[in-house]
Amino acid sequence: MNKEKDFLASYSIEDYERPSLTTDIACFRIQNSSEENYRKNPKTKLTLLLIKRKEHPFQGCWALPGGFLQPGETIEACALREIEEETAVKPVSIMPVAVFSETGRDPRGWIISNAYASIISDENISAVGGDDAADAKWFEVSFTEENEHAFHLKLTHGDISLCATLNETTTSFGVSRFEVVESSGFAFDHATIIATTLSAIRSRAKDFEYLFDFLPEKFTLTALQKVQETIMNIEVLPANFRRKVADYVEQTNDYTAGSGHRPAQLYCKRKKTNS
Amino acid sequence: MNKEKDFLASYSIEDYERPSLTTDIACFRIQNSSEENYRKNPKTKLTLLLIKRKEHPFQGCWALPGGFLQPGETIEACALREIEEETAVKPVSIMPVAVFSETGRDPRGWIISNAYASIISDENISAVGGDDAADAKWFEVSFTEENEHAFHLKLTHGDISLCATLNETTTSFGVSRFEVVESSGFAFDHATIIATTLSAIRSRAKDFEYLFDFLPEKFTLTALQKVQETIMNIEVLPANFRRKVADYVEQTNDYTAGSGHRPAQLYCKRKKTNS
DNA sequence: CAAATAGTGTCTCTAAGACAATATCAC
DNA sequence: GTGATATTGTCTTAGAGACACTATTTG
Repeated sequence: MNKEKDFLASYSIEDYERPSLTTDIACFRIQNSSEENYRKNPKTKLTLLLIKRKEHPFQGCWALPGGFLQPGETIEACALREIEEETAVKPVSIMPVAVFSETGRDPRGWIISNAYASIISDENISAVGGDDAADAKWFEVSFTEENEHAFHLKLTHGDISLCATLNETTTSFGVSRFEVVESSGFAFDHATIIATTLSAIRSRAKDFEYLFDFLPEKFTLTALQKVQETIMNIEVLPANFRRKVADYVEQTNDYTAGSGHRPAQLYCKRKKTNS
Repeated sequence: MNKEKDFLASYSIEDYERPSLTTDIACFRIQNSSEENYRKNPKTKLTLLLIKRKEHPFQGCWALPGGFLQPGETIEACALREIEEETAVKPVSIMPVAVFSETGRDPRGWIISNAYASIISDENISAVGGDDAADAKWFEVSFTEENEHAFHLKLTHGDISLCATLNETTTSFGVSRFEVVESSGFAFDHATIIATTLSAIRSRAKDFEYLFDFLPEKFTLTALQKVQETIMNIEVLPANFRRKVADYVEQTNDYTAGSGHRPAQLYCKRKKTNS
């Protein structure tokens, strides 16, 4: 037993080259557009939180919030800390997407990024802070397959527009990987990371379990439906959607009010799946 | 533009503390048991490849193959290199599962592990090398839910038996995380990593796309079915299984032979999903 | 009442499960 | 022929999609 102690005492981790580790968080938001008619439910659009880089490298470019892992914290804690520090947004939960470790992806050196995705809805963003950070903006997301394996990513916020053309290289285990054909305005390989996270959340938003992780505790079934529709870019009939989620949710005694139409009952995630 | 160059020239990555990065690979095998009756198809069992540690720490304990990331290689390349170096097994593909970054998980210091899972079937293992590595052994896997969130992991190879009791702490996005209640014989936190990879492959083996990634190019539908059944620990009727996979596979002109019963047609993965 | 969304009922069609029946090989 | 698996066909049932209909609120 002492031999192991001796070994550890003489072991020097500095003898080996080590990379730096960062997290990058693609935080998507189901954003309500303001509606002209007071009694209509707002239209929703998918937006992504980016920050304008104040420092080199890629000064002035737009990047995903994120930063270096600090000693004593887990990767997940680092991701949550960084997004809150940089944007004042506090996601309910984050989903691991992929690790980006290609050499040359960061001009500063050997830096490996753990990419996470998150989705928050307008219902809870007001409670946790919104556009407080000076250079953090929500960009409207458009990500479409132009033709076989060729995708176009467009992020817009007012006059600012970021574009990228990407090729889908591999799809393994539900997550596609991309390579940039051309891009403008993105820092590092963040166009690739954004495309990958979009692919990941789209392939997983079919599963209700995943959707709940991004919603506040109580929600209307219509809100839940909008989240899925906005992410997947599809439309489903409310009657069928309700039937499908019925086993995953539980009624609460609360209702919405003052919406100019029939109030909606609030639901919460069912604790145990009834078998 | 020169300002960025200047910045990079003065930037020293050594100013920040960095972790060491490793990969650990849980390589599962659909192993054919030898069958008494020559014309019966072999029974299959799920086994996991472990190596006995020759060095400190955890000398003599059983560990997942894996090792340190080297400069210039991606995490995936590192995982593939390590498993081949240590066990002479060459998986067709590997699936990222999770990153383990809890402090104290490795007594040598700040070491973060990227866990990967792979599945290979006996049909192609003979072609790529088997039990060549001296201390690499295939352990029969038993992983069962004893009661609510309490799991028991048992790995056996002949007289050797490794056990662990684990609690399921969180399930986010289809992958459960576990904490060890008690364990014996495992190096590091590898009992946790093994439980997590098992949970991940089980939740994903429902999707045929994922299964193909682990099979040789040509396979019988029965072999494909056995893979799913062995991983998921279920049984399905051949007739129904065939109908379900029909859209995912293409016939080839090859057949099995010499099996003591009707030959089976070989299939390959369909290149494009027909819509 | 009108406009809007919330929520229910029911019809159809497709996919999944159960099971019977046929095909083909090695001995 | 016998014993084994491969492969196909069909009946039944559960679930997804379409759509009509009722309920409830605010102005």
